[in-house]
Amino acid sequence: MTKIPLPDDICAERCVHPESIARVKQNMIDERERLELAELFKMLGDPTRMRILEALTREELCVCDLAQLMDVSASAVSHQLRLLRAARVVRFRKEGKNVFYALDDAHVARLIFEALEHVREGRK
Amino acid sequence: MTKIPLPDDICAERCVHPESIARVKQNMIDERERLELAELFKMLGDPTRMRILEALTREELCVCDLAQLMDVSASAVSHQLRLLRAARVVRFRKEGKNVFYALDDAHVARLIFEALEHVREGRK
DNA sequence: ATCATGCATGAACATCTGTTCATATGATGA
DNA sequence: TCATCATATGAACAGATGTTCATGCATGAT
Repeated sequence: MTKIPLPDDICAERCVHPESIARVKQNMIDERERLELAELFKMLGDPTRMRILEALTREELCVCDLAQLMDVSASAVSHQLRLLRAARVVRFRKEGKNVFYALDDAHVARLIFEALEHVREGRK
Repeated sequence: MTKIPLPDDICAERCVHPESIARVKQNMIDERERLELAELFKMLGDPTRMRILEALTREELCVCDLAQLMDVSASAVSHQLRLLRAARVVRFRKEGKNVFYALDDAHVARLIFEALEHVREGRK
């Protein structure tokens, strides 16, 4: 609401609510963490990966299972799992020729459920 | 573990854990909801948008404030807000020449906090 | 009415993303 | 050892994505 005089060279740009800006600016998390946050969400933001993760909320599965369950190539699944691994969204366990994947921790499952609630509430 | 005979034409492909696949398949959410889920997460999966949303967890802000706070063009912010609006991640309120944006509901804020916890726990 | 301001939008562009195909690795069993 | 299977990885390609620049469209002040 307040109009800024803007004569001082402190604030070169016109700004509409400088108090709000100052308040928010103080509480911003650091760049590094924000990038990790965005990266995490980006990994959840693809339909193929979401199918994988949704399946993994149920139980541990190997690449082969996932590929068949989703009716896509094992290669495609493996590529996506590599990304999910790198972002620490899933973890894996080798057993013989198989590699079993699972969600990294409870946070990931909770993220999915929380988001699902949001989506479902929106349908009104 | 179980090896499949695979002679019957029921299961043309080789599958490693058919019981798991069957179990998981039954509980899959429908395609439509999954796409919405992925879309929601995708919106959170960009650093610029994450900055916007993080700021909005603190308080309602107008486009102009956001642009200055983040040191990017108002146009860029507006484009992103359009996406966030379309995905019902934020809502807006007009007041004179200003348009104030806020997180759509508590779910969105909770998603961000939950993800932040995951990210922070990972640093060990 | 005219002008400046806050915001929205369209086009254009470079970059990033996800898939496919081909090939490689590593473990198992004959 | 050799063949086979589960998975991983690299290259290459089409399509998606985010920014910038230019422009349009309201609102409010003069």
